Amino acid sequence: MRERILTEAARLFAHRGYAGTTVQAVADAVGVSKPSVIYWYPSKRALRDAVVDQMLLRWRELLPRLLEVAAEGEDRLSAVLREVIRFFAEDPDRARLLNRIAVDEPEETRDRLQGHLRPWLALLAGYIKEAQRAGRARPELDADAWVVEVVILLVASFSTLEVSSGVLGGDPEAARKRLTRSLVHMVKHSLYLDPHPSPPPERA
Amino acid sequence: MRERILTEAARLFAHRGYAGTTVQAVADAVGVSKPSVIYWYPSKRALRDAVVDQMLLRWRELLPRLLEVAAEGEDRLSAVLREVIRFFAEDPDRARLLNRIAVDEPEETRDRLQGHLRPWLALLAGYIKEAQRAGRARPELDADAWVVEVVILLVASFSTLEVSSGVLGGDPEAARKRLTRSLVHMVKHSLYLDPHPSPPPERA
DNA sequence: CGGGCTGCCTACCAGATGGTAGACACGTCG
DNA sequence: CGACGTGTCTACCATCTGGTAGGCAGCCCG
Repeated sequence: MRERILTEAARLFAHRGYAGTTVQAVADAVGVSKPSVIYWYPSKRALRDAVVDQMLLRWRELLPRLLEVAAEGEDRLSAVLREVIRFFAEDPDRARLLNRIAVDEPEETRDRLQGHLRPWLALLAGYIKEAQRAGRARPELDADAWVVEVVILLVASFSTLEVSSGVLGGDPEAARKRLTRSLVHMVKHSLYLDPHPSPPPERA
Repeated sequence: MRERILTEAARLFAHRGYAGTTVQAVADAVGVSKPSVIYWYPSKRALRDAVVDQMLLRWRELLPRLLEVAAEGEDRLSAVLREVIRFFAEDPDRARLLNRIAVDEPEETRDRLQGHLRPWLALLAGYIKEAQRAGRARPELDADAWVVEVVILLVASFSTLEVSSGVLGGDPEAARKRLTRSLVHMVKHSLYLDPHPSPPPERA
């Protein structure tokens, strides 16, 4: 029950925001009465915190896999990027939630993300600097700032998928693919020097 | 008075969202009573619509200048990018508002943005395709999808400036500059082929 | 002067909101 | 069986919400 409430609350908070979601709405979504929700989570705020915690927990669960893929091949950054894209694509509500807490409560988000993201930013930035020394990555790149911008792009892309694919037009599924491909394109080509053009040319 | 209400409402909606902002809060911010707000804007929803309209109007005002800078030099896209960045940097609440309406009301936003953005996306995509034919832009680039991703990146970057500059650490003002520079870096290097590296190399 | 319009106010309202109290059903265990 | 803990419910509450009614000051214009 706790879990079902958490799931529905996550969906609602992601789509309508914290202030835009009533406890009653969560209860209805679960098919239960309002006091039952409050029985499991003593307040709306506590429920929100649990939702955010769960999302960050899912993120933490991803980290070992990231370390794994980062350890293997030559193209560490691409592998990491693929996994992170999978993380958000698998459930875009994660991106929506992140986007929402970032704009709703910037200070809390800043502090929490520093804890959750800092080591990872440092690690990735390290890879980048290494690639820069090896002459594979663009030398003038500000590694730390670039990683932050990439995270922003990822979160924002997936949290506005409906809108952007709609604006792009055509079949929504196809539009999503084009957008994701462009996202990857932006990330890779802003990071690597040209000698490594792996993606096959496609009609624009 | 109408204007003062609109200004404060824009600020509050941008920072706390529509559902998270009460009419009373707007009234307090202006230093006036709640019914006075409702006198000028018959409902909260009407106020929101006016705020959004005003933001899109500001955007429309920017367009002639964009056409102007796009008409002149060789590097049209960079000039346009610079102006759009200025637009959001000058008042990040515009980006915040855009971000919010995109996640709060995706369908409305999709429709409105199609009206407001479509011609511009087409124009920019046209420039890009031209640059692709001239061999300056990456040939495999999906011009339309790329432009959409760039818009997403711009809006998201400026709507989460506090968080991202905080995560990056150091002097906030300096962090902002680094982020903006990285943003420009991402856009340019994902668009243009390398033979045209105009920006001076900087330490990363 | 005096009527009316404008723009702001206080007082108020119905409904929704987060949250509480307490009853009740049900399974468990002595 | 009967006490008890658990989890859900209905009924309720104080507060807040968007919005309305109506009064009133000031200004314009005859």
